[in-house]
Amino acid sequence: MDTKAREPKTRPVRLADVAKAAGVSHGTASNVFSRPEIVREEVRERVKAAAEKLGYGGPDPKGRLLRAGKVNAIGVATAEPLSYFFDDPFARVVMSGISEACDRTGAGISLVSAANDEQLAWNIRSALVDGFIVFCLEGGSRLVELTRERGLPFVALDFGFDDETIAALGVDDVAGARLAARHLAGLGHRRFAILSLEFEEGSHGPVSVERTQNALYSGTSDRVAGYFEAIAEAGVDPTSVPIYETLNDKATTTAALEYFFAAENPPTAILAMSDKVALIALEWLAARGISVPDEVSVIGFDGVPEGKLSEPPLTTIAQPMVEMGRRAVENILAFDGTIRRETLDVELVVRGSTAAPRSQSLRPPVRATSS
Amino acid sequence: MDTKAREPKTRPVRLADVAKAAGVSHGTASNVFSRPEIVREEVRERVKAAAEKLGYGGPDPKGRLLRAGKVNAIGVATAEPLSYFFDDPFARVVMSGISEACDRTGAGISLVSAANDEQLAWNIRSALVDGFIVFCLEGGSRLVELTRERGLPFVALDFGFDDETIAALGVDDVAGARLAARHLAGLGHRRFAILSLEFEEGSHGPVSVERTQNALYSGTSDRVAGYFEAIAEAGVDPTSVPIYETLNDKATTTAALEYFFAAENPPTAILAMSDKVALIALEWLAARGISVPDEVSVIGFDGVPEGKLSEPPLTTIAQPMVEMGRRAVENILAFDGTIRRETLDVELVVRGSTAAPRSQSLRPPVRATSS
DNA sequence: TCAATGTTTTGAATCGATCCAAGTCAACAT
DNA sequence: ATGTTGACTTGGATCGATTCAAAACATTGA
Repeated sequence: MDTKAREPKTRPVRLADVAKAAGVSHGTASNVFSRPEIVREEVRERVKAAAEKLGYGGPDPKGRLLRAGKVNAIGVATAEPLSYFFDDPFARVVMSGISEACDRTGAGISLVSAANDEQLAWNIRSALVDGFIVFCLEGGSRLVELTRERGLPFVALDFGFDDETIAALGVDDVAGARLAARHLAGLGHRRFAILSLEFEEGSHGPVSVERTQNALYSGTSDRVAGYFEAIAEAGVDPTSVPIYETLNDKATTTAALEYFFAAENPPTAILAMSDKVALIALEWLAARGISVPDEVSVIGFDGVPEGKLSEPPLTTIAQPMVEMGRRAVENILAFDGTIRRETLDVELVVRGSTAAPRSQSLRPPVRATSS
Repeated sequence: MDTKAREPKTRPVRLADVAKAAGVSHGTASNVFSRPEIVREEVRERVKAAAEKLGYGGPDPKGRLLRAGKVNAIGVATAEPLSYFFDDPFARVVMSGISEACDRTGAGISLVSAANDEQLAWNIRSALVDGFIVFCLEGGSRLVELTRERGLPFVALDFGFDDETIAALGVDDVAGARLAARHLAGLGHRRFAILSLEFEEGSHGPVSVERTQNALYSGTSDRVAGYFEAIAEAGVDPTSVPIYETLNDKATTTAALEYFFAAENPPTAILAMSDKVALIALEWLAARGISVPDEVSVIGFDGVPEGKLSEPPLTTIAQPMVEMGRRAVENILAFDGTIRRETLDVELVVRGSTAAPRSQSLRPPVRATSS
């Protein structure tokens, strides 16, 4: 239980010590470790022996770093707690993509986050990385600002900022939302409800149409716009569609559903802006004995793996999460001073949570109306 | 698409440049950023203004690092690809614990891994961290060796090495396995089969009792020992229990099950050394139409979250994964030169995959035999 | 034997900060 | 006018390596 408790304090064996012990200059000693082939064998062995004897474990990266300038690691930052990276389904899949790209290029990953704001600032400022990938959720703008100050290449993931000077990587939210609503409309639905994400930091509850125009993150506004477009196409007045702002959590989503289903004409189709919210909705509906997709259809947004396992499996708009991670890494490693804003395509994944509304099968089809 | 493409090459604004521009020494400039309170306000403002003008984003951590010596990040290493941290259930839960502890202390996390062996060595050697937590799976001994060479504090997680000079954090495998087998024996089972992990790197197939004695990782041997102990207690000859070495994957586990169930007296109780293997077994049994727990009971080892969701939910020996992660971080941050080897307690979690064997309910109970 | 050539090794400069002992300066007391 | 004190500032040393031009040495050919 107490091995090697020698060496009163630190273990300050430097390359210089080894060099002295071996009777060579530090230049040569350095070469022994980083470019052994240019050192004469005899000398090489002598230095290695000296290193061995002194217990020198190879060049300290701290020193090398300063000289080389490159850390060979990319930072992934978020304002959520660190465990977000391992718990959140969306983050996990994106991280897989990031991992893959880093593995391929031999770069490491540094996770940066913090409990409080001050810590965050410090952590971002002092992270030893060559660039940042920023997960923009709540507090995103502050995080981006902090990151930008570092002056390192970085890309903001997922949520859109309109600022053109920020490199970003996201999906076409308008197109994705349109796809979702069209799918439902195509099945014959006419009574929609929207489970939205935040328009303002921390706010929740029913939302007026006006407020949807400029959300904190443009992605949220864009999704509303996409939904509306397709809803209008289907001949329904978008302003009649109830929208409820959730915090992407259980409590506010439950409140939203209670709000929707307390109405006179409850929706037959629910458009959720995240799979998480959609899955909560599925649970709530099951608990209420409302059958999905027979009585109500639900479509999510994101395409997290959990959606495959739900009962029924969730129809959703899948973001190319792995691809996003991969691209983000590539953008950073290949950064050339150019700000890139890439938009990736989303895909409609039809699973079991959407179907034609029951009314359809009871009454005669009303196809004609839908033009 | 092409903002700020100025500045032909790098952006080498150093603290010294700011100092010069502001007409103060670099010492003072440094103080402005790290201990602003000791600098006269007028000077402070002047320096800040100069920094602003030059586009200096605060002290570069690279420089600070070398001086300070502390990186304020702990490394988590594995020989698996990086995505292991985000995909593997066991790793993910442990990482949650690590995250929590790091969040609390403000430390960052650096993930270290690599596709090939050479890369791994390089990555471990050059990771900028204050210490390592090592996930010892395959190639564990090599990984530990590499890590040890760095001369930084580290703790090996999960799989036991007998080497007392290595700090390790694990569970009492003997006790856990005993608990598992006793549970099954207590339910009345007498025909067991063991789904084992590797005894040697990469080997698989039926295993003789002798070979179980000294596995690559002592944890594997210990689990066999624990199983045997409880099996013997139940009056069954342990040497008659079939053991099949799997690679903790689907192919070899399936082979194992086919082997077990091709026997004349197939087992009624399966002892799996990992939940992963146990879950694969559950699937295989369901596909074969063998009812769990009516015809066969299955018990896992680990306690991954997925076990709760399987059909039926998996009875298992739960390791305190979150606690392991937390402790590992604490051990590293509080490292004082003492090698600690901690053993945490496991817990039997009874869920739906184990029950009394069917023979019990058909024939008269044979309790008397069990002494 | 000398020049030319090729191979190793040396040692100073550098990377970007922090630390600290010594120095400056103004204000106040004697 | 001188001494004391306290508040800032300064500049050199340091952290641990890498790099590179120049020096040292070895080898070869004439």
